[in-house]
This record gives sequence, structure tokens and C-alpha cells, in this order.
Amino acid sequence: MPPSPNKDKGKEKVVEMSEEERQAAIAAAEARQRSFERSFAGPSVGKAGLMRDQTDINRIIAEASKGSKYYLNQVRKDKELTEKIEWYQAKRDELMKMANIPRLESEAERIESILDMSQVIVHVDMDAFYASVEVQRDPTLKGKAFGVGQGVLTTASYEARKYGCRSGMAGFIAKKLCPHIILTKMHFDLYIAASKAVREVLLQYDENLMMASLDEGYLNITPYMSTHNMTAADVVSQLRAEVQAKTQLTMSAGIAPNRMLAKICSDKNKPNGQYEMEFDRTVVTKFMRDLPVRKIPGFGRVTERCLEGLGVETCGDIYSHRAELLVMDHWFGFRGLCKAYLGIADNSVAPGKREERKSVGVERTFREKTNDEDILNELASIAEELEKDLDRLQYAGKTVTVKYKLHTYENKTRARSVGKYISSSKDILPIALELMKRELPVRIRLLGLRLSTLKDLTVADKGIKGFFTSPSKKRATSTEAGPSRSITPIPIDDDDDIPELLRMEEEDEAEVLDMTNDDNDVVDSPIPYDNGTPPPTSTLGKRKSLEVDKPSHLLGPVCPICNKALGPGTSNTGLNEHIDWCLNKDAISEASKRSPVKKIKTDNKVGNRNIPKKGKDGKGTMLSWLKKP
DNA sequence: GCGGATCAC
DNA sequence: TATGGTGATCCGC
Repeated sequence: MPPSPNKDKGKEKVVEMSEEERQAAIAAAEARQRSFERSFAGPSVGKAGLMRDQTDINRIIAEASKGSKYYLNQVRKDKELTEKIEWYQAKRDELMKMANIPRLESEAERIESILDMSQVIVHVDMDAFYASVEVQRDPTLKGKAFGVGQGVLTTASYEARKYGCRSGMAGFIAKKLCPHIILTKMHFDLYIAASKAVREVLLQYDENLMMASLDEGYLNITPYMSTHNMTAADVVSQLRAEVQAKTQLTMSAGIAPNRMLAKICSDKNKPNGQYEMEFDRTVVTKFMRDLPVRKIPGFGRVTERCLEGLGVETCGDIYSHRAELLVMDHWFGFRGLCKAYLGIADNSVAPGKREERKSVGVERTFREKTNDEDILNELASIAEELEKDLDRLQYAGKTVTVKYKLHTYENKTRARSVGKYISSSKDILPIALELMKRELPVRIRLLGLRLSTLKDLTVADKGIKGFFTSPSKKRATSTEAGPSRSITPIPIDDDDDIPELLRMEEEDEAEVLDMTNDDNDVVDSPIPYDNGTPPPTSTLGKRKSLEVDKPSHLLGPVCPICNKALGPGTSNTGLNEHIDWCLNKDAISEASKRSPVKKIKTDNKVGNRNIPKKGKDGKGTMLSWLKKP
């Protein structure tokens, strides 16, 4: 099935192959091609409801791109990813060969969990937000296929989506798919104004409203429901009606016990609809079972393909493949996958805080530059823009990162930290220039600057004026030992007019999922029978949560394979090593070190990277769950 | 702290 | 004619 490797030996092969084998090989090659076209088609293709002829659309996209540097870069990345996946598969097979599968399955099932259903969380999502605002600006767009954004579409109208046009798609591709599409400019001021109007309505339902971007946000309506003695569905219907009345814009909403589920639900009856998940553990699990993993926020195209390579396409597959996934924990983060399957996620809702911002940056794409002077001038211009942003936003920082994209579309970053907080171009530019000069000569299509390790200049911190604070002190502002809340970034803004989108984050796993706790009655077994029927809850129901007594904090981490406590001092690394040893001392230590990419080959560069870890769920790999005092 | 990757919007 | 910009997180080193 490799795409081409045996091209030269092809003849021989063909002769030896039976017709069935030939057909199978062809089918496999075609499947691979479709898979590539699908992954190539763009980040948002396939995320939302797809159309019947998605395959054709993907092919048009791929053909329109063929031969471009962008395309070649995608081919390169696809090839690397394919090799990575093959490596994962080989690793899985190797580990599974020596694994005690029933044992692994039983260990996997011992991961117990609590799905917190005490809060009613709502995710609201404006329908084709930018496009809807554009229609208000120019009513002649109504009902037409159009996209917002010129080079790249930030949004496509629903009519344009029928042709396969999606956000993130290059404009000329959209035109291939839909020749009569209209491309409009962006009008950020309008989006910001509309967003603000929406926000004002939402704030009446939850003063802690958490906006995740201009067009979506989270509310905890639990207090509102009790104050007004209303059901969740009624609250949300009313809220949506009010938003529509005040802004003429429609939104969709999802109601669920936590942010992840609410977000998934808000997609279910979009546009202009709402969906409430039943607050029942078995219903939640049933809901997740058939859900493609790609629907989970944070699971993107790459993760999707990696999991697909392991036979996991839906969240339910996570359960049926639990043995393989447990053995692959080091690379995929078994615990995070379990949380996805079980629908467990963060249910906290709070507005973002200024101090939580981590970086401020500016970047620009342009026609290829190769001239050193041009490049350095561009850098100077970017530094000035960054200075303006920093001044407006009131931040200083200590780490300067230069980013550039080669004409081949490969990205590079170069960073340097300094001992004091800086914010002016006068301070930033020399550092940036020095970093960049070392890279010359280059042929690039993008240049950017970012400042991180920030200090919020609006907090009057102990009098000292920014200037000559020596690089000591100042370290502790953020600890908050307690709830381990690193919650969410949210857009702050308020006064001025800049689109500050900050990110949301899904996890922050408080203590929701906890392996093996034997204490609580709220606990039940996570794992229902994989397919068909909901589990007779009892069979696995109580499971042997007590089977092994283990106050794990006294015994240290417990190896999920041999179930032995490793002692209180054992680090995650140590546990990992033990697991490897436990599964197979020899094969693993050897194979584990080797990277799948770039075999020996000409050492054109220094080195091989290691296999990336997949751990979607924040702290990633299971080890973190085991320790937890 | 640095650099590459992935992800979301 | 020609595939974006901003910000976050994670991992391995």
C-alpha cells in the first residue's frame, strides 16, 4: 500500500500478484489518494456536515492546487504524517504482540470517572457570523453565494457552502468550486459592534459570560434557571430570541454539563437551533459512542488521521480499542482519550483576564523576498507595528520571537529572551535583527515578530516603574495554589476596537476523572459494552473498583500493566520506563528510541525528531492521573 | 528557554 | 494568478 515505493519493481510485482491482489492494491491506492485529498482539502472540510459529493469537491480542490508550492508542501507533510502513522502501527503491533490483552482491557476499565452534571453549561455560536453581518451591511448579498475575506475566506455564506466553500479556503479555490461566488472585504468594526450587542444580551443570563471569540461564548445558566424557575431549554430559547430581536442575527446553542459537550451540541441543530443533551450518564456515553473523534474540540486533522491509523474513528472506538490505546499511551494520552469518550471536560465558565495573555505578535505575508535589505526593512516595519500593539494593549515582555516562512511554506522560529521587560521597537528590533541576520540569505513569504513572557503594564506592581527592575523578583503573581484554575482565556477588550481573540481551553481537568477511587458512590464504571446496547450498568457497573486496594498516594504511581506500586518517589518518567520494561524490556528500549521519520538516510540536517506525543488532553499522558496526591 | 507542530477561529 | 493572522498549548530537548 505504500503509494510509490515499489514503482521500479512494479513489473515483477504485478506478475506475481493475483488479480484479486491487484484489485486490492488499486483500491488501496485509491483510498489513500482520497484520504490525502481529504486531508489536503482544508482544516474545516469534514468538520461540519459534509455533502454527498465531498469526494468530488476534494478532488477539485486538489487539482486546482496541483503543482503549486503550497501543494508540494502539503504533499511533504502528508508523506511525513503517513510515515509517522506507519510507525505508530508498527509500534502498536510490536507492543500488542507481547501484551496480555485481557489484562490491558481490564486495566483500561479500571479508569473510573465522575461526570460532573451539577452545572448547566450553554455554548452559543452565531450562525455564519461575519457573513450575516455582511448581509446587514449590504442586503444585496442576501441569498447569494459569497465569502468574506479576499485572499482567504474567513467565512462562507450558507449558499457558498453548498458548493464546498469553507472558511480558511483560498479565494481562487472557492472560485473554482463556485464560479459565481462573491468575495467581500472584511469589516471588523462591524463584527465587533455586533459582537458587543450580542454580549450585552448574554450577560443578562450569566454575568460570568465567557466569550471564546467574537462569535461564540459559554454561559453557566444554572443560577439563572433557579432564579427564574425556568428550564434550560426555555432559558436558551428566550436568550436566542432576544439576541435575534436585538441584532437580527441568529445563533445556535448547545446545552450540556460541560463546555466540550455544549460545544458539540451547539453544532447539532445549526443554524438557528438548539440542542440539549440529557443530563444522564448513560445517555452521554451513548451520544459520544458514535461521534467522530474529529468533532471533539482540539482533535484536528492530524490527530484524526493518527487515530484512524489505529482503527479509531469514533469515540466509541476508543473503548473498543482500549487495549491498543493503553499500550500506546505514551504517544496518544490514554486518559485524555477516555475523557473524550466519557464526555468529561471542564465545566467552569469565567471571563478571561488580562493577565492571562501570553503573547502579542504581528506577522505579514508578502510576495517572496530574497533581498536581505528588503527583509530587514520589513522586520523593522513589523517591529513598529508590534510596538503600537503593545502600547495599545499595555504589555511588555522579555522574549522576542522571529518567525519566517520559507518559499516552500516551511515555518521557522528563532527566539531570544532578555533580562528586562521591553516593549518599544527600539528595544525589540535590534534583537529581531540579530536573530534574523543569522538566517540570511533566505527566500521567504512571511515574516513575523512576537513578544512573550509578558508583564501586564496596567497592574501597578509595587511601585517600580518598568525601567530598571533587575531581572530578579517578580515571579509569583499567578500561583493560586488552590483550584489549579488555569481556566480560560477570553477576550477582554471592552473599550477599544481591536479584535482580541483569545483562546479557550477545554480541559483543566480539575479532579473530574480519577482513577480507581474506591471511596465515592458517585463513581461508576466508565466503560459500557462497546457496541449495541447500553451496558446493563451493573455488569461492569461497580467493577472491581475495590479489587485492589491502593491509596496510590502512599504507594506512588501504579503500573497499569503489572499493577505494581512503584513507590512514592517515582516520577512520570520513571513510571514510563517501568511500563516499557514491563511490556518488554528489550524490544521497547531499543525501538522506542528510534524515530519513524527519516530513516538513516543521508543526514541532511542534524537530526531526527522523536515521535511527537499526542496527548490531547492537557496533561497528556496517563502518568499524570496516577500521581495526584 | 527554544523550536517544531498542532489546533482553533 | 499564486493558500491568512493571532494566539495558545504541548512536547522533547
